[in-house]
Amino acid sequence: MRISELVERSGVPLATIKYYLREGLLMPGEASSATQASYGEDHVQRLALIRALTGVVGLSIQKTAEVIRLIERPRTDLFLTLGAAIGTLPPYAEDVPGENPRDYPLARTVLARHGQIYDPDYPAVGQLDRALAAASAAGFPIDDDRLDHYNAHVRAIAEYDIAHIPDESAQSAIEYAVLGTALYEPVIVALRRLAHQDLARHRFIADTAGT
Amino acid sequence: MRISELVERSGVPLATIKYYLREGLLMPGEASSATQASYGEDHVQRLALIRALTGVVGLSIQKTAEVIRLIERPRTDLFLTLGAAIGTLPPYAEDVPGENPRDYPLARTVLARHGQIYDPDYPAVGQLDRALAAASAAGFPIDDDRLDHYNAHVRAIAEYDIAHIPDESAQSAIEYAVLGTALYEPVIVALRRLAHQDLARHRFIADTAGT
DNA sequence: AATTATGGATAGTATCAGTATCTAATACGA
DNA sequence: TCGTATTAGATACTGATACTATCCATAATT
Repeated sequence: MRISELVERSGVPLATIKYYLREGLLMPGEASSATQASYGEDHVQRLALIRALTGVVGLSIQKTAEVIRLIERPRTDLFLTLGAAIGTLPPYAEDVPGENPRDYPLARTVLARHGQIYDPDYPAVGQLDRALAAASAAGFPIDDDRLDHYNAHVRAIAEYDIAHIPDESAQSAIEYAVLGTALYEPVIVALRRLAHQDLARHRFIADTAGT
Repeated sequence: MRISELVERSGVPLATIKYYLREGLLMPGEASSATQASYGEDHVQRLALIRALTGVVGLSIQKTAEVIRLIERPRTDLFLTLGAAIGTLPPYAEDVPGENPRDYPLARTVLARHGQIYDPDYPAVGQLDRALAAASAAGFPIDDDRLDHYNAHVRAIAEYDIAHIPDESAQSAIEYAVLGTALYEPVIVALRRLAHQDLARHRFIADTAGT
């Protein structure tokens, strides 16, 4: 299809598609002349992915480009690729210069409790540490009991995720692992918010009825 | 304490504190003269909250101001306040003008399956719908089985949250509900990412050993 | 032949989250 | 009490980000 059709199909403005092409998020179409190139379904889907990653997941264009690069040219194995992908997701570490031998005491304690290995090179370790520290500093520390509950259920979710990694090809496994981690997060978060509202509604109604 | 001490204690630059004051995120100190005001522990904690909400949760200054307004002057009840708070959290709805009678078919189906009521006025309903639509469009649709698994565990987490709402005062209940929803999300997400890496590591090692 | 569409390059814009500067008033130490 | 430092409050400036618009030369379409 021509680019005008790609604009229609994807709903993304022409100027923005050109911008994504410049930034390397979208692969070029197959050029048939100096002023014509043809695009396919893969371009439509890539644009949907870009919009999902920037819009719903909230990644910047730069981070989105990193994720796309990872699924196009993955690391040697799924584990490393997944680690690199997680490193692109917020909340980001702000590398304080001169404070390199970073340690994440809050995360370390939690991981020890749950029998998971502690490796400060996992990006998610720093992310967990920062999330715990922020909640504490804001006056809402998370105690061990709550963390145990959270982790038990989150682990069950993660086990489902990992158990359903497709095994047709390494490529599709990596895409699923990387994008499933990122794209399903907003779903999980939305489900929790909905459950909160549902439960709060019941409690509110009970309170009202009791008054 | 004077503002210079607040700068030290909080780690937030002076110019930034003044900015937060201007934007109404931070309450003014108690003025003792035209050029002096005194600040307390509540100011230190408020700054930590602002940094947590903007930095770790990823809210904009505007949205952070909305959340703070909600816990300072809540709606009539917890349920409404919680709903309003959830409305400030990403991913945001982009109000397409002239398309007001919004409906969220994906979310409606899911909620029906799980026996929760469908009300398009819950912000999280639109958020769920958008998250599901984005995953689908990007080529990673979520089937019912997965949603059932996710929802079962997420609901267990939410039940724990709601069961632990403090009942000393309506004020503290509202603060806990609003900020617990927002501040604990990054923790849950980080735990899932860690579990993914942990499980992928095992699987990778198994693969390597088997080869 | 005239109009329209495209690729590629470049420049411009809006928003956001601070940062910096300035002034007048005040605090505080010597 | 003099002189330096600090502060509140107002206003202006900055850098990054994510587009958006314009231009041109070429080529496709009618």
